[in-house]
Amino acid sequence: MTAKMGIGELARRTACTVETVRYYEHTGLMPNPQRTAGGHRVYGLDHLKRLGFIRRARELGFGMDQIQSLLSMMDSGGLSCGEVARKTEQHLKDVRHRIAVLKKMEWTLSATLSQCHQGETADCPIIDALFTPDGGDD
Amino acid sequence: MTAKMGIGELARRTACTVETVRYYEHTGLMPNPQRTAGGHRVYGLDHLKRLGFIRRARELGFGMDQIQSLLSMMDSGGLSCGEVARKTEQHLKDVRHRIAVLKKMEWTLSATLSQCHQGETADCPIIDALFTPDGGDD
DNA sequence: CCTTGAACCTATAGTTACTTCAGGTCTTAG
DNA sequence: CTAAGACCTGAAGTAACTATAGGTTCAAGG
Repeated sequence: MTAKMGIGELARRTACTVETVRYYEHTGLMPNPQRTAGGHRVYGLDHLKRLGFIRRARELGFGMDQIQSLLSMMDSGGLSCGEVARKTEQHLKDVRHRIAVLKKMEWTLSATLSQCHQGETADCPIIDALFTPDGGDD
Repeated sequence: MTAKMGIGELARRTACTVETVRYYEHTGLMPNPQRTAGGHRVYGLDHLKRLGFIRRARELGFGMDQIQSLLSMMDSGGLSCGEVARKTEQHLKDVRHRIAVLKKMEWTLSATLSQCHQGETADCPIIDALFTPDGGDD
């Protein structure tokens, strides 16, 4: 059966570590599970789904606070699609901003690299670039 | 004159906070500066240049350990341009990888959003997507 | 029943690159 | 001389985990 499982199996089936599962419990993202007489955690399919949700949201770059608020909405039953969409839109904006910053980095790094003869001299255009304030007219 | 300054001016001229300057000193990126009789830090132009280097490298996404190794090379005088170029290339690869991951996020987020009618129903395609394992044929 | 080894437990510290805080000291202009 | 503002130290907090130490439980085999 796939109904009841320990933390190890849960972790394997969601591709995360047992430490991460315990961490999510600690932070409140995951509920306190049942325990065996000896204190081992016991999980069911609902936990599997919830953890799957968390992992996929994390992969999409949602922060734990954002995930927490999505989960709270779902837990309270008062789930409005519009609200979820607004959070997603905001997150998409963040992601796009991060892409823009990284692209600027990429451009600068590759432009600098292309100027480099990679010799053994001390005259390095990369170092020069890092030592030179941009613009110069501030 | 611009020759001697306190930590506040140094921070202002490198667009970072005084706390960050002290932090860099703590971690060894910045050297221990001279002090006034009362214990206040005193900086010169060399510090200004070094901190400028650090900040620009950070803006390009270099980690503090990478910056540390660039600075050590420079400090020891044995600066080989080829080595700097290799570090930069490696870093550029990291940056490109991060861009690729974020672009995939962006694509998924915007595709999901476009399916959303943003109504007040409980039937939300975003939530559905997050609850559904990808592929399905794992 | 007993042993053994894997899986599990808790609690704490470490990671990155800082920021924030508490509670005091120094400097300088008036 | 005083008061504001810049500065000082050391410790704790942030995000999202990871790692470590040292002990307990579980399940299978003998």
